[in-house]
Parts: sequence; C-alpha cells; structure tokens
Amino acid sequence: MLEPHHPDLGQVSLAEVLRGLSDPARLHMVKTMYALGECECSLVYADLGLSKSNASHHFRVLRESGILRRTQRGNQQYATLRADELKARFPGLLEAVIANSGAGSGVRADPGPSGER
Amino acid sequence: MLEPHHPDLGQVSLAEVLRGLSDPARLHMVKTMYALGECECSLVYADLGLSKSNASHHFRVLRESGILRRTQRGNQQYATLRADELKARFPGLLEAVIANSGAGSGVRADPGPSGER
DNA sequence: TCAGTAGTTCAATGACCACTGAACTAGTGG
DNA sequence: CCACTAGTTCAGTGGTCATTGAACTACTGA
Repeated sequence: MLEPHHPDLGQVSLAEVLRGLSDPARLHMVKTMYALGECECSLVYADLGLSKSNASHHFRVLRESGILRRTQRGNQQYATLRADELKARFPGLLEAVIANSGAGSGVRADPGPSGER
Repeated sequence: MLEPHHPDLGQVSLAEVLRGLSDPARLHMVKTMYALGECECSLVYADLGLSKSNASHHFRVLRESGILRRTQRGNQQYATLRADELKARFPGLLEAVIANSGAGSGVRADPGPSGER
C-alpha cells in the first residue's frame, strides 16, 4: 500500500484544522487518540458505531487536515495525533479542544427550535 | 424586523462552534470583531470583498453557532462577539483561535524554502 | 412622499460532505 | 493455496454549504 500523504503543518491553515475538527465523530476520535496515544484504528472508532468505510473517510479527513499521522505495522493501521506539531503550529488550540470535548460538547442537549428561514 | 434568535451557549456543542469557525471569511470576521468590539456589520466585511447577501449568510452562521450577537440601532445592524460567554463555555478556545488567526493561518502560505520534513 | 442606505430573504447553482454497501487490496496464519 | 482479518476505494445518494443576483423590508433624511 502506498504511504498516505501527510501535509506539512506549516501549509495547513487554521480554518482547515477547524474544519477537520468540526464533526462530532472526528472530535470523538481525536479525544480517544489523545487519551490512548498511538493506537489501532479499530480501537478509535470501535465504540462510535462507524462503518469501516465511513471511519476510513474520517481518518482521511483528519490526516489531510494535518491532525493525525497514520502508520502501518503488519496487518493493521495505527493512528497518532500530531499533538506536538499541532501545539507548535497553533498553540493552545488542541489543548482547548481536548479540554472542551467532554460530555455536552459533542452532542446537543436539545434539537433547538430552528425557528427561522 | 424580528429579533434574530441567539442560541443559549449551553446548548451549542463544541463541534458546532468549530464548524462556525471553520471558514476563512468567518475567521476573518471573528478576528475583526475581536479587535474592534461591537461594530457595524459593514465594517466587518468591508475589506473581505463579500457581497451583501453572502456576508448576511456568514453572519447568520456565526449567530446560529453562538459566536456573535446582533443588535439593531437605527438603520444599522451591529455585531458583537460573545467573547465572555464563549470563554466561559469553552475555556481557552476563543483565545487560541484569535491568537492563531494571524497571517498564514487563514490563507495558505508560500511553501517556504527552509523546508522541513 | 421620495430617494438612498443597510441588510435580509429567496431561488438557483455547483461544490463538497457524511454515509452506505460492494468490490478490492494487502498482510497473516493454517 | 486458502480462508481470515484490516482497511481502502468506488459509485451513488441525499443533504448541506458558499456564492450570486434580484427582489424585498425597513429605517433615514431631504
């Protein structure tokens, strides 16, 4: 398998990183990786109920946003947050996201009235 | 004109806020508002080259993500970052975004010769 | 009343996104 | 060689997004 491309973080804009983080499933994945360090992909999305192909999609988005790095060992893919690089490029951002990704931050409590338009 | 709806920040998820911030134009708007405090909408998007309707769209996204508050005085709409509320709800996040929204964060930079990695 | 200003709403367009299931690739171990 | 496991790629679907231009609302000042 071809080594997937990992962008130079210097080339990644803040907006792109935020876009990568702006999905509840991906936030959950990031949080898990932050807690576990390098880990098998299956571990990251096991409790998320994502299908294989959907998980693969989200991993790709995160990789292309510069948020994680993937490596292969044997039969399995491993994923690692590019935590140090992110902290160097966007100081305080990852810390804030991790600190605020707890309960109540990824899921809304109430659908909201959506009373307009 | 009907008062627009401003969501309770307690109901807004981190993913939604990140989504609101994940566009270069909106990041720019947020940065401008952070620097200027309450200000006329026209000031916020004047140097962005956004059309009126497009700017109105982005203001609505930011409002619905809980990022800003809009008020009307006379003929003009004013926009204010909900900075204190955001800092209370997602500590460190707004600070990190503002601090990293400078040059090179919203727009891809030139590759740069001192290539690393 | 009338023109001008400020901004919203609407319909439409093209792009992209999340998600699915099926087909595919690649490594592991019998 | 064969099945098994782990994950990717592909085509397609429905939904949302950014953007535009035109029509509309609402306030202001002459």
